[in-house]
Amino acid sequence: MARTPELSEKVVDQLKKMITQNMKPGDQLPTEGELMSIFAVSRSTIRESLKVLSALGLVVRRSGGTFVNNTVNDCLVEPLHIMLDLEVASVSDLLEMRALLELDVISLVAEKISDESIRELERYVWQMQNPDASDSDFQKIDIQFHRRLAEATGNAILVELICSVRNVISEKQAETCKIQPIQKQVIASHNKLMDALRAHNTEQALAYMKEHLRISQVFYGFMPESSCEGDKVDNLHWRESVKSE
Amino acid sequence: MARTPELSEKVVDQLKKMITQNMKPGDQLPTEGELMSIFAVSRSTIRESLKVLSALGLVVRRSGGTFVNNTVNDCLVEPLHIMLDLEVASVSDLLEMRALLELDVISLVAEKISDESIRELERYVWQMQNPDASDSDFQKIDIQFHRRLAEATGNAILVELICSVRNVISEKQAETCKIQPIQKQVIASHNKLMDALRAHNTEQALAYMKEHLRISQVFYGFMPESSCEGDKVDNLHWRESVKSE
DNA sequence: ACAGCCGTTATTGTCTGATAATCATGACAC
DNA sequence: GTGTCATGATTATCAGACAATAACGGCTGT
Repeated sequence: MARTPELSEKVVDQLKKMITQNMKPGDQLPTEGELMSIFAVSRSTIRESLKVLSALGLVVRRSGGTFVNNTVNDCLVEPLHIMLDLEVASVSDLLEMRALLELDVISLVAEKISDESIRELERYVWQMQNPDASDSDFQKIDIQFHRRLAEATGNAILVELICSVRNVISEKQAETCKIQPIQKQVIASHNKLMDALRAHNTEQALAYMKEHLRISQVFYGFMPESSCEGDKVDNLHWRESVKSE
Repeated sequence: MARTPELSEKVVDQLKKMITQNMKPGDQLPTEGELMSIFAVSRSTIRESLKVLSALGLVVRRSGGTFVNNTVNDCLVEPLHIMLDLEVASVSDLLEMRALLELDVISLVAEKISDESIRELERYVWQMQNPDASDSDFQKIDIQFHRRLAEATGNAILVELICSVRNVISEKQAETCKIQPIQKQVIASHNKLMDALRAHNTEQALAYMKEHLRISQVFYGFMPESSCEGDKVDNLHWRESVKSE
């Protein structure tokens, strides 16, 4: 039943323990040669194990040594890609997910957001209004804006999720991007959102975030004639139904 | 600047393309020997690449061949673990995340959930009431219940997220589990939730899900004297504030 | 004819040893 | 003091071997 655990898997587990218990980010792992004698296995096995840890984002490898990773950046991107590639999930699932998460963020943040956070967000909005900004600049700033907003929740998992989902969406839809037509709408919705945040008005902020999401979905080529499954934002009618009942 | 891409990375990318474009789940990849001649690299390189794809969950390897994976199960568990291990996120982030997601599910599902889905959920509730069920049985059924509920959204990403988050929470808190005292409360909150779902009453369902989450957090040793950051469910007051305004 | 045992074979898992590429370090010249 | 270069350490890749495993097919006994 329980298949014989492979050697390299055992090494992976041991290394995980070693890293998470006795080491801190930036530390250098023992060299492959040292690990060979520590675990009494061949170099191939050590290397395959390190490769796995590297793929998981726990360590970074470079000529000169293997080091404990200190920045988990977009660590959820790969799994999301896999799900799309294996067709267990669709891009519209991603869009729906993004909408849920962004609205969750607003709900968590609107009342308690600090003045510094608001000022930082304002800075991004200003940058976006710079007429010299290229399309990709514009998008980068928008991503930073939403990251910063998510960071205001203080929940690192939520931040990673939002960024990863957003990045995958951007990659998947990169070809169909025409920012110019909607750029002004995006900026306008950001400004309205900022107004609501400054007023700590959760309900209004939710409404403006919904508007923003709707615009983004048009942007990514989904909503209007949408051969797929229609408006993913309007499906979230509950946030109004909860209110209106 | 752009570091030279390693050979094995290139092979990984090629294999990804090959798999996602030309193969379907369950298909067998070329053998290591064939891949050696296809990519004109040594076996070590091939093996390291396959190991990475295996770690990512894209393929499964066993003596006899490498096969395209067909079930992405808990593919987000590893990244979450990494974030916890590297201390960029905390267990309370996880609990908050779970609460957000479960409430999102309710919001998406309550109005439109089908009668079959309700019947399936009822079956799980019955199973939980079986007095012969052990603690681990009880927990397994509870996990299935929440998975089934999430599946009613039709969003595979949401399903995986909820299951992965839940599983990591369970693992992290496995030692402090005493189910007996609260088992009845859990069952009761499930029953109330089912009533609300049968009535397609979103507001009520949200309230009962919140109750259920509060109980679970006690269960996992968080809420009551909570040396950490207090009641993660009550932080979600917005869902009421939206309504009450 | 059919079920179960057994050897063959294809494939992966692991080991060994060697060479090339890369990067950090320190000596050295200016 | 600074830039350059040789040196050493480490990883990246290669080649070839053997062990472990599991699927396949044939054989045998009934």
